[in-house]
Amino acid sequence: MTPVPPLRIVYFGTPEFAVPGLQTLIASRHHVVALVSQPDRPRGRGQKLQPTPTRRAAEAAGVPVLQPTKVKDPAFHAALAALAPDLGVVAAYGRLIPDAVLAIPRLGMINIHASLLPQYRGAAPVHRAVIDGARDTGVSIMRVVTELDAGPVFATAHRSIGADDTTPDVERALAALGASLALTVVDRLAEGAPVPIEQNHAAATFAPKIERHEGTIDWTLPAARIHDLVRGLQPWPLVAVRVDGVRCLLHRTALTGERTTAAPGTVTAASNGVLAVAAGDGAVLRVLEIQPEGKRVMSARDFLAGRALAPGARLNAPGSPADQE
RNA sequence: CGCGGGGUGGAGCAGUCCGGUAGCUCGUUGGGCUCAUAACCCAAAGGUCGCAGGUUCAAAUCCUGCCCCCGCAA
Repeated sequence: MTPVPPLRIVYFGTPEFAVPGLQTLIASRHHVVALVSQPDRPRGRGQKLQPTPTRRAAEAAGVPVLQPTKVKDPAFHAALAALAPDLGVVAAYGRLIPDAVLAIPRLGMINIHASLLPQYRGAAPVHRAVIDGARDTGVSIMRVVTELDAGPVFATAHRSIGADDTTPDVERALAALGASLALTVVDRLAEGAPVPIEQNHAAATFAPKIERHEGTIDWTLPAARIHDLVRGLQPWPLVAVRVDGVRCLLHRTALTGERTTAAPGTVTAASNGVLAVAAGDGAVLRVLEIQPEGKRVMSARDFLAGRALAPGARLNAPGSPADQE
């Protein structure tokens, strides 16, 4: 029998989500000839320059790394072409890939996308799915075409979203799922020419990137919506609230069966480790983990110790008129 | 040198400006009460006050340097 030759792959990806796919392909019989990542960016406090997660993984495996400032740079295209890649694999690269680059690999490029296309095309599919309270999501492996996330699909895999799952929880699971699914698609591409299925474009929905202001809390929303926001806006920007004038980030909340007639944003319990707040629909939302500005994440119990917070207190959105300086 | 907050028994905080016995809310341990309890009462243990140096009769507190954590901004 004639062994199917391994493919020369260039991998486009930047954040943590792209790491499992990269590592899976590196460990496979195929050859990852280069990683293309966004440039290192200053991250965290003090603006320290940090290597991107994929770059770290690539270097650990001895895979060359390209970090073009401009994806349209002809010098970058030349460098890519010189690698004579058979296939490009994209996972959360962070930039639209121009046609000139798509044309370089012999077999074109495929993408690992964290949703069940055509739903949630775009930058923040997992965040949007969790914020929307979706119960089911998945990953899609599709061909990269000019239009964003609109290429025909080779394969999908489902993953449920638990009632308390956060975006990073789901993202981790999907990254792992997507990695193995991508490998099977790569193998099929190596063996022949699998026929992908065209998306139903009329049913497409979009998942725009998350913006900071989305973390501003609105206590008049139903408790379930706030809970979904707290789960979804992780690990950034998180839902923020002002307690006694101190900006605090809500890291984990829980829905309760309790009802209250208190006005939205009113503390209904603040003792024995229980911090509960009235939401807009009369349901009570419990705060399990909270982080005051300048402090670590702490449990509601710890938060309440050493702080005079009693039922009846009102929690405001940061910068709300009630407590602006 | 981007802006800002912080490091005090196991946890969360006060005390620092105006040096002079280390305090609060919890937790832990023992005892009590109770049909019972995460409730209540009594008692106890537990701290190099981030590190190093300096000033002082005396430093958690003032001065200098360093380490670490966090929010914002990117």
